[in-house]
Amino acid sequence: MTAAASVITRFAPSPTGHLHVGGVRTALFCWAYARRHGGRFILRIEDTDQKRSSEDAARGILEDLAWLGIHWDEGPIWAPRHAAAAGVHPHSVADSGPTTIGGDPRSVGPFFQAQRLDIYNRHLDALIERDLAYPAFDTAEELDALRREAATRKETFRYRRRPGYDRDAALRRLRAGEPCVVRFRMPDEPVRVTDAVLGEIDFTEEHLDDFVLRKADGFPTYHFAVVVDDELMGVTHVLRGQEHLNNTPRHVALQRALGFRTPVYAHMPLIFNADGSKMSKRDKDKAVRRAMPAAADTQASVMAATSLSPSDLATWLADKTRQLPTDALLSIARALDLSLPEIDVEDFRRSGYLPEVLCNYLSLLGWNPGMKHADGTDLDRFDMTFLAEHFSLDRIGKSNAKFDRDKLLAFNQAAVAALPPAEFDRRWREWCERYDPALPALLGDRFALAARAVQPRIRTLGQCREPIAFALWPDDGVTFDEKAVEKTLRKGDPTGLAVLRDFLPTLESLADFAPEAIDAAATAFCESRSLGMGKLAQPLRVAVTGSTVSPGLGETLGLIGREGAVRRIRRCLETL
RNA sequence: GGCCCCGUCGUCUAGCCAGGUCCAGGACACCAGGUUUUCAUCCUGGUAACACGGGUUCGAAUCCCGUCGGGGUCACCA
Repeated sequence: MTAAASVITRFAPSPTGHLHVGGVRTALFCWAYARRHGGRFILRIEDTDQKRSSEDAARGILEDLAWLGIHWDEGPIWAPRHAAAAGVHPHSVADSGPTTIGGDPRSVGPFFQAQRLDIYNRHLDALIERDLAYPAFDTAEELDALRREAATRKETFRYRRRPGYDRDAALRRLRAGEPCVVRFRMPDEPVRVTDAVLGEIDFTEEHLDDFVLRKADGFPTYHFAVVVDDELMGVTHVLRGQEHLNNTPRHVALQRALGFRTPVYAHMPLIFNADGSKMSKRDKDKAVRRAMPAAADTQASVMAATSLSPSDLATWLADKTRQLPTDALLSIARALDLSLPEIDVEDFRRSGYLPEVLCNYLSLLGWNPGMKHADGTDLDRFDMTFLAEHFSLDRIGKSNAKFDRDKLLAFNQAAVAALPPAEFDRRWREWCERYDPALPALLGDRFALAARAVQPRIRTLGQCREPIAFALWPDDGVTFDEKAVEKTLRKGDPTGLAVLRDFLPTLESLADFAPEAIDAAATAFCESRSLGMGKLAQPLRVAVTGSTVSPGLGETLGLIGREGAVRRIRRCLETL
C-alpha cells in the first residue's frame, strides 16, 4: 500500500431525486476504495441544473447515504441533530459511524456546485483569454437546423468553431452581456483514455466536438464543473458508471488545456432490471399504470386513498412520461394490493431491507472479492468492514449486470435471521417508527415476543405483520378456514375438537404463560395421551388463528395471551 | 446510423491477463428427497453455461480474426 494517503475519491450525485441503486453502488465503491487506501472520500452535490435540482433531493441523498453507512470525510455536513430538525428520526443514522458526517477540513469546499460559480468563471476566463474557449451565440433553432442537416447527410452532428469566426467581435458581445454559451475549443487530435477497468481506449478527433462549458444561465455544464472540482479537490480516482465513458475524452482534453492532472478512471458496468430494461424512477409509475383498472368507479375508489383530483389522475394516466409523488403512488398501490418495484434507496428502506445487506448485494454487481471459504464455496456475504479492507479496482468486471430481487431477498432473509434477537428487536422498532408507527402501540409489551416469532419467518421487515396478523385481531374476529376446520377439527379420532376440549383446562390452569411453559405443557399433554404433537398443535392453531399456519405453538398462544387464547378456543368450540 | 464498451448456467459470477490440474466451481432461483407440531428454517442430492465460425497451438473458456447478439453515447441533463 504505497502512497496510501494520497487517494481521494468522490461521489458526485445530482440532486434530482432519491438516490437509486446504481448510485449507491458507485458511492459504495468510491467509499471503499478510499477506505482501503487510507484516503479520503468526498461527497459533492452537482446542482448545476437549476431546473431539476432541489435542496430536498440533496437532503434526501445525504440521508440515504448516512442510512447505508456510506460516510463521507468531506462534503455537506450531516448530523443527527440536523436530521431531527429536518423531521428525520436521529436513529436513522447508523450507530456505528461518527455522529457527524462531512465537513471541509482541507478547505476545498463548498460542496454544492451552485455555490462555486466564481471558481468556474475564473478558470473559464483564463481559457477564453488563451482562446481555448470561446463564446457562441447560436440559437436553439440554429443548432437544431444544423443537426437536422447533418442527419439528412447521415452524418453525426458535431459542433466546431467556424473558420470565419470573429473572435474580437464575439468577445465584445460577451462583455456587452449578450446571452451566449461558452464552448471549449476541442483540439484536433485523438485522445487516449486509460481506464483501470477497460484498459486503453482511443477516441478519434472527428467525434469530439466543441462542447459547452458554460450555459447561457451562467452555470457551468457538468463537464466543466466536474473537471475543475476534481482538480481543486485533489481527486485522484474517478469511479463512475460506464455511461460516462464517452465523456472521458472531453474531460481529459479539458484537463490538458487547463494544465490539470488526469485522475485514474475506473468505469463500472451498468445495472439493469431483471428484464434487461433500464432501471428508472418511472418504473414505479409504470407498475401502477399497468395495474390501474379501467373502470371509472374503481379508479375513483383508488383515488380516494390519495389527495389527487380526478383531473390530476387523468393527466397522469394519459401521459406516460409523468410521475406521481411517491406518497400518491404508494397509496394507490396499497388500494390496488400491488407492491411497487424498489428503485431508490428509500424504496428498499421502506420495504425493510437491512442497509448492510443492500450494500453487500450491490457490491456483488460488477465486483467480487475473489475469495473462497475453506469448503470451497465463494465468499459472498460480507460487511462494510470487509469491503473497506478488500475492495480493489482490478476485480471490477466489464459486463453489465441485471438486478436480481430474489437474490437480494435471500441475502436479506439470511442476514435478518442471523441477527442477535435483541438487535433484531431494535431494528424492527426503528423501522416501525418510520413506516408503521401504529404497530408497536398495537403490540404493546408483546413486541419482544412478536419479534421472536417473526424473525425467522420474514425476508424483509415490511413483511413482519404477516406472520403475527392473528395477534392483532380481536378475539372474536377470527375467521376460520373451512378446509382447515374440516381437516384438523372435525376429522380424526379423537377429533381436533375433542382434543381441544380436553386440553383447555391445562391451558387455563397454567401458572406461567410464557412460550416455553406452553410448549412444555403441550408436550406433556401429548405424551400422557400418546398423541402426536400435530394432533394438538394443529387444532389449537386453527382455533386461535383460523388457519393451520402460524409461528411456534408457544409463541402463537403467548402472543394472544391466556385470556385471549381461552376465549378464542371457547368460541371455536361453541360455534363449530 | 457513427463512435465506444461488453458477451461463462435463467440471474450474479469464479476461472481468462501469466493456455493443460475445467467433460468448467460457487451463490440465488428451480426440481427431488430428508429433519421439524404448521409455516419458515435447516440438511442432502439434481437440472443448467464457455454466443457462433475460423485461426494459432500437441492442447483454447483462456491468445488472434471475423460474424452475430446485448449495452452505452451522440444536449445550453448529469
